[in-house]
Amino acid sequence: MFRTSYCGLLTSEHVGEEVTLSGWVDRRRDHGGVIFIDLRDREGIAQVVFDPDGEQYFQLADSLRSEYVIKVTGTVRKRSIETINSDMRTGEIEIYGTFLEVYNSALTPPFQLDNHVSVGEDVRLKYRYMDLRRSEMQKNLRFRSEVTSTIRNYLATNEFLDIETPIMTRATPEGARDYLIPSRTHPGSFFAMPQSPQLFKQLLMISGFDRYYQIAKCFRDEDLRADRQPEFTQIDIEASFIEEEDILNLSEEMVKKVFKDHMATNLSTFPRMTFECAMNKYGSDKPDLRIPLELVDIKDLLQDIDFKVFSGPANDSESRVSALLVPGGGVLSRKQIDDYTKYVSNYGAKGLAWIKVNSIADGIGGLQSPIIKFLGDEVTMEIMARLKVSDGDIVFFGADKYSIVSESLGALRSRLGEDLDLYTDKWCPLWVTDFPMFERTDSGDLTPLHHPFTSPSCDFEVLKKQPEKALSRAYDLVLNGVELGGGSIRISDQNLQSVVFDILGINEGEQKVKFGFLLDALKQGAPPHGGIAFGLDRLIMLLTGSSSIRDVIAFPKTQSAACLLTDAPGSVDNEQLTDLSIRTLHHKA
RNA sequence: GGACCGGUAGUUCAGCUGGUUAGAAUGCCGGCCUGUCACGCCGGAGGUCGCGGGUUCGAGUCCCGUCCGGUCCGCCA
Repeated sequence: MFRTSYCGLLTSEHVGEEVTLSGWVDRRRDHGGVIFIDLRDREGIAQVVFDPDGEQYFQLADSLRSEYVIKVTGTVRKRSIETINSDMRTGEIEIYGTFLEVYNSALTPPFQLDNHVSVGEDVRLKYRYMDLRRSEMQKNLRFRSEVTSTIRNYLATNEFLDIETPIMTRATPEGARDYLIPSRTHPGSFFAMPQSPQLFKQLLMISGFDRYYQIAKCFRDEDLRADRQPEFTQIDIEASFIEEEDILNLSEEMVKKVFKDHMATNLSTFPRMTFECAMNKYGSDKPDLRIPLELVDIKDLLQDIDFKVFSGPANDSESRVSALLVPGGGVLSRKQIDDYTKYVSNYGAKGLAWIKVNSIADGIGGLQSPIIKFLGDEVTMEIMARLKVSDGDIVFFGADKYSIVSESLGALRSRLGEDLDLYTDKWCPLWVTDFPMFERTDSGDLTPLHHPFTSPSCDFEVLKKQPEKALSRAYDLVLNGVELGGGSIRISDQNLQSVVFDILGINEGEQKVKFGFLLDALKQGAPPHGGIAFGLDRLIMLLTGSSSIRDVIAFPKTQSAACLLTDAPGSVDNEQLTDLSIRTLHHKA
């Protein structure tokens, strides 16, 4: 027998029982006459004691080292009061060892497994199986499993069917870059791995399954971030004969249930905000509402001012001028302001103007700023009045193209929130609605803000004549400034779908080749339908307080999309390439 | 594609303006220790300073290139 109990589950109720435990040596404390072994398994740690009365097992215990895999049999006994360890879940008891077997020795670990030492990402990933032994990673992955289970139960209870969709599918070059799989049986042709099950779930609606969900792996060959991996997991949901309200309610209840069951938190009704409002007030389509700062537009006060004051471009209709009031921000040093100036330059801002409020009662003399002399006293005081400044505040300004001001001040707002710890709440969910259908790229083309299967909320005429003005029936769920999920009511009309493709510059021939199967299907009795998808990794990251989704994924990739553990991607034999009709051979050594 | 930070002992880091034999903590190995729990005490081993080139009498340190890890911008329908 390997075990009668998990180490971490032993309590004073087991006192007097003989137990058998199997696990890893977490730590050995050899006191000469008595040896303590902290034995670790999935559920936690228990202290095993060996003393010389145990004869040969005492000798063996002396030879144990970190991470040896052993079996111990012994009697659970209560610790004397002065030796109780209240920091340990099993700290009231210990096991007096009467038998010891070593299943396997272990090399000295490549790094210490305690949480006291931070270890470099590369070392952790190379020895991921060791990293995963750490209690933090054990906790994260277990938590992920439990949340996933709650979500599956919730969706099953609401009559959603879990249906799998293909991993080997067709390339959809419109969206993210695809990971491709060469076909052996069709030389020169490729499968692609799905960026999401989007089209398949729509087809399932056309097939009449009515309610579908899947916890689906998705693949995108794009550059990585702390919250972006090339393969990631999506909670994918789609339903028929529903509208926005149904999806929003269902999703909101699901997230609330997760918070209730796993975070002991009752979230109240999620606020909603239009895309336009979010951009105007927060400079972001995923605002972090924990931060009580808002952008205030002041362009109307500056009609006669040359925007060079702010290092911005011309004062025209495309431009935006906004102020960000930071209560108590007067404490920021010149160096910190310089840092922020550099920070907003990442987002295209050419400078960062500011005014410190030393004593507003003293009027213009109570202000400190390099830009007042350009603004003029009167305009400056008008701005101060609109912002309702107080002593000790600082105001930052942005003046540039609408997108640059929004993005740079939006990013600055988040950064200040973090740096100055301005958070007013722990959890701030938000629905963002009424997204535009399209946006213009730098090259002047229209591209979908969401995806090309999103239903417009405007009528046909507006869509055709003023596509840039068209809004969509899309929605995003944002939590603490992180985009957690997004979805839409889809286009279920073949003609409308064709029009949207037209607007996107996909001509009839291309439509047929790339999306013919969808257009065909839409002609065969497509129900009104829509759905949503949540980033499971991001959700778990937020709930566990992790700073990267790597910490909630068992075997993640590095920023250059490599696996340091398996050394993937790697080269392959010529024979394999020949099978796939691939002749290019630029092998890395 | 771009910006920035980092790479020195198994691990985490220090190493100033270029100057003797590159240090600390921890881990590891050995010894001692019967109540510790990040045990303690004594001793020891452990280094291609990421790699390549350059400057210099002399480079961990300066310069160029390159690789790797990370954060961000672009990108991610």
